[in-house]
Amino acid sequence: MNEDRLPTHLLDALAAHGNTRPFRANAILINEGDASDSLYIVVSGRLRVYASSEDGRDVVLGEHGPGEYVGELSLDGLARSASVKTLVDSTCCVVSGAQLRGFLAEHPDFALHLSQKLVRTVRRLTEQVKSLALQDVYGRMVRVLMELSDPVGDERVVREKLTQQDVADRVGSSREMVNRVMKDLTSGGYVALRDGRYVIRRKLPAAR
Amino acid sequence: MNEDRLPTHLLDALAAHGNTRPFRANAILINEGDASDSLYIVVSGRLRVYASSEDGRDVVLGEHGPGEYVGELSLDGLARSASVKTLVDSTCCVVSGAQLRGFLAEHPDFALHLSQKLVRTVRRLTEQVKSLALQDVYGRMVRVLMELSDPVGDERVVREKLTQQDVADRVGSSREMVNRVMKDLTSGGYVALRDGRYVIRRKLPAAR
DNA sequence: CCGCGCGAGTGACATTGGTCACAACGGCAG
DNA sequence: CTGCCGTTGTGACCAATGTCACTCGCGCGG
Repeated sequence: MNEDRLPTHLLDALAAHGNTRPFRANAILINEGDASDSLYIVVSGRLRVYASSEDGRDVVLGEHGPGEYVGELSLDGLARSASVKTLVDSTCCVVSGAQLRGFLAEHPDFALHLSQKLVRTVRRLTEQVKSLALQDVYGRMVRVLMELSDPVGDERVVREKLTQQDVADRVGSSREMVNRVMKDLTSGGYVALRDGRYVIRRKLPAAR
Repeated sequence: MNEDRLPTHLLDALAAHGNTRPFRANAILINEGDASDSLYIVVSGRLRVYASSEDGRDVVLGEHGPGEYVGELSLDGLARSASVKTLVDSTCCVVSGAQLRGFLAEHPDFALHLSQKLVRTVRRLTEQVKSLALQDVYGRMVRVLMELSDPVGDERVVREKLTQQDVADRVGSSREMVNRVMKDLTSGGYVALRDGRYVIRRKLPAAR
């Protein structure tokens, strides 16, 4: 179901080339601008990919769980385009750039998986750009809620527990603004908070 | 210098699989949401990749000239994530999805070129998301002006002739706003308009 | 049980940026 | 030359969003 997850045989083979070790929650694995070139495979835990502005605001570009990997852009040798940190205690397998290139040469099916992952990433980022450039905060929040939720019965349940700040960082807005929109959505009966998770109870209106 | 350009040998080989034909200016080659799967190689002319909102506003995601190609995301079989149109009379070689897959299987070096192009696209989109989410219109305009210009002497010259509306569509803002910021930049001596092209005369301040 | 700290809720207010309505230019076709 | 038309320049006004400053509630560690 999650296509970004590496199939087991590739995961095992690639993991054999790197070394697996634990990281504590909120550890920074990759820093935007750095010249490092390791790939990180998530064995357990969860990673957040994000970018920061000088004044400390963040945008979340994606999150990844077990079986997925991050850091593949370093293949072109340029600086890191985003930062990555652990959200919870995690263990990752770290594969150096050199090891990665070697592995890639020997495993054409990994190359295939990689380019498919890149295609999905391009699609996702394109949606994010579209959303940021063309929609208001309300529209962007609707998009994020849909993207992060799965259908359960005739409702949709958001996969993760999200704080309003988390949502704000995803839609490029402020926590207060998220709060106001969320209030509209809950008082309108569209969204409810069920044991920490947001639940979408009926089709969200395209605009307020 | 332009890495998205296909090396001649690949270009010729791939073009042999498709059929080359002319398009008039403003012809729409790809429509966001469609299920088409052709790849378009630019032989001459210029293409713009963009996304639209229901109410007719656009964001520009990229532009491509001779030797470059667009439409490669269709490889995953999903709907088009963006639209593409010609900016001027152009001729393109159209390669069907089936032909593309065939070619890809036989030319591992094309697969390599393709995934490098995808990596660059991800980097560019990441920058665009970062900019849209974290900077104001002024900051985004500075970024776009830098991205679209090349150093010439101790100045930088913007490659294309841009209307203010073009800039607005790139930074996700309005024409009037672009006009106001541009006025600041020119009256501050930072930017000048030299025979239709913008010229950056000294380092643009990070913020207004 | 108490206190702390984080997340959520809210109102007042400041700013940014979008919209509208024109005027002024400049080039090009007739 | 004369009109159009697309682009630019601008001011007025307004809506959306950010910022600030608190309050409230809850859960957890001590």
